[in-house]
Amino acid sequence: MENYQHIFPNYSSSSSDQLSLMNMMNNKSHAKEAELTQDNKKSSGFLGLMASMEAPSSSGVTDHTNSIPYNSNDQNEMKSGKKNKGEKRNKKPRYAFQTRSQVDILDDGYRWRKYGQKAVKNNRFPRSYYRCTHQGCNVKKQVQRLSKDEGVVVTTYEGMHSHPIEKSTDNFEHILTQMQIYASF
DNA sequence: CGTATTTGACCTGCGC
DNA sequence: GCGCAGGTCAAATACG
Repeated sequence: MENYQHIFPNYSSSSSDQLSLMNMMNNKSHAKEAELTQDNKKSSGFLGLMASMEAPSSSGVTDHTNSIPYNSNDQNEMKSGKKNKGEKRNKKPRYAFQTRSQVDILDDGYRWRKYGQKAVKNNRFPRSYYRCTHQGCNVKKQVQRLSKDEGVVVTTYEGMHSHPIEKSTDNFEHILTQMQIYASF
């Protein structure tokens, strides 16, 4: 299962991808796809991006400055205690990418450890749960394939990395940087 | 042998 | 209250 590799490399040839990402955030389902897919073979091509960040129900002065919006100590607690009972916590910002890809594993340069897989309703394909293996980094992501058309993979990121990227996967790093910028709105 | 993945069990929120 | 669906844990297993 390692026949994935150049998913993003050829995608990076469009020098204005960061701009495209911005546009997608404001108005997805734009013509960006054409611009990106014109030079892709079948590997990749962004279809859309949706960011859902809800402010925690506390005061308006939330913590979406630049740091990790949801943190980190609940994870430890469930180790010692049990699971964190009834913690809905606040809603963490999540960012969903829709990518046209034949493989589920979209290597964004970080190292992920898979910690779960569940079948989702109305979807023939399972959803995979990954967590960033970096110490202290609680970023999660889940990868899901649409049953509507199996060529589309939805990758949902949760949280932000507070450490440098491990691999230099072209400039997808820049996109993530853009995500962080927009996350601090 | 250390690290990553698999997979069933378990937990929680939500709708009925 | 019950059942379902989604999310996570952790032991077993696979893999380098």
